[in-house]
Amino acid sequence: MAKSGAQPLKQPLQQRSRLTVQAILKAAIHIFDEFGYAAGTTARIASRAGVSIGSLYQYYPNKDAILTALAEQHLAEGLALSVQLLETLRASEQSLESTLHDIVGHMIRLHEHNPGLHRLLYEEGLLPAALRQTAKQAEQFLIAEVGRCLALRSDVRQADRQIQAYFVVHAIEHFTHRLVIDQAPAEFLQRGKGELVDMLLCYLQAGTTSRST
Amino acid sequence: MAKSGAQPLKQPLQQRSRLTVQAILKAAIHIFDEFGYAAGTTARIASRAGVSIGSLYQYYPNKDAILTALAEQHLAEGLALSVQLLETLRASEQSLESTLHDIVGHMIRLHEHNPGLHRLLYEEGLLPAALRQTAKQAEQFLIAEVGRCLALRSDVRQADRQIQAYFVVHAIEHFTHRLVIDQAPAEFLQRGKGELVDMLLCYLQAGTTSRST
DNA sequence: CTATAATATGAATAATTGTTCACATTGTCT
DNA sequence: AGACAATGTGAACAATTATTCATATTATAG
Repeated sequence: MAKSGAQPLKQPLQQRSRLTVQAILKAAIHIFDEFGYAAGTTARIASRAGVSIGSLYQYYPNKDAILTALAEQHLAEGLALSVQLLETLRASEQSLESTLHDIVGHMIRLHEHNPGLHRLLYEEGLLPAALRQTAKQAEQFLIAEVGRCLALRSDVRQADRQIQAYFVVHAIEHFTHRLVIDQAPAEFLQRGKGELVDMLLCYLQAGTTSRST
Repeated sequence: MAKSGAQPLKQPLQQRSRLTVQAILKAAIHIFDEFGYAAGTTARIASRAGVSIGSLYQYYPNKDAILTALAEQHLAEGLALSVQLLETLRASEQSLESTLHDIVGHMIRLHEHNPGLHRLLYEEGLLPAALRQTAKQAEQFLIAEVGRCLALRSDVRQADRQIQAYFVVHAIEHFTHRLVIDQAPAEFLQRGKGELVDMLLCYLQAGTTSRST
């Protein structure tokens, strides 16, 4: 893994080729989502996209580059969403509970399409080191920001902001993924959503408990 | 993926061959841990085990079977540990806090060796469907039992036991993995351990919060 | 000690799949 | 229309790696 060239080799200039690239990416999403990375062959992707295998290699130097492109796309979306959600967390107008509800709702919406692909991107060690590092930096930035937001709110208990934010971010990330991946009935998903909010509320608002080491 | 035959083809009868099988499994643990599944080739495994590739195929019909054997082994260990820990949760002699500390500590210990392999087993979709189902059943059993234990304890707030146990089990599973995988400095791991316990305590003991849907 | 079964070997084979490239088609510009 | 560039094609190629099997070695039994 982790070869190189994340960007399309040849820049598509005409409308025709732009459609081809789009079709390839869209097909790749579905193929990787359904078959995973190893079994999601370039032949299958090209076939589903309705283009020849040669066309695929005209725009992506290798299979990795396709996954990388998808990862970059998802990372950008995630980051944009995070920035937006940070705003709602920073502003203390809404109650913490309803803010958390919003956040959890948005995160679930982000992942409920193509959960298989997202599992790939997050969990399997497939991304090139550079991108993994970028993602990690983005996460650290997010955690730091969340920590700052929490510090500002009067309805959040005093605590070590760094670790508090680490737990909040990871709990949201994990359980939203989990609830989507588990493919539980919609009713369970609803309850799980509420329970996640409750858990976070407890964690953020409860009086500080003892700490033995 | 998900071919068949999880068990060694030929039963090793002599001491010699039993050692060979052991060596293969032990090598496979390290190789998969270090290289992942795709790059963890049978040749590498055999080489590290100090046996020929032919010997490997004498006891395992294919590569999948080796991973499956490791997964079964880990599943059994995990189940045994879970049963043991359920006892400490059921008995109300210890405080909830110190019980959770024990549980978290044991879970971390279970995963701190070969975290790469465990990530494979849990996260990548590599296991045959049958084994995945077994694992899921084991998890559901565990959740049900945890729910029962929580219901018995007077120091745990009233709630929907099913979903409460779901969150507890997954939170423990996820964060212990996370803390190990993130390879954070030992000091962060220590703090994270304590924080996880605190979070669970908040969640299990806080007065019921509102529930909007 | 010999015969027979168990085990070990690793070069050869089979299968899969990523990738290339010589050629065909389509678009654009004058 | 003609010319040149952009794009599309897919059979052929290359590389990797799982798997087999004929043969050699080692253990056990009679």
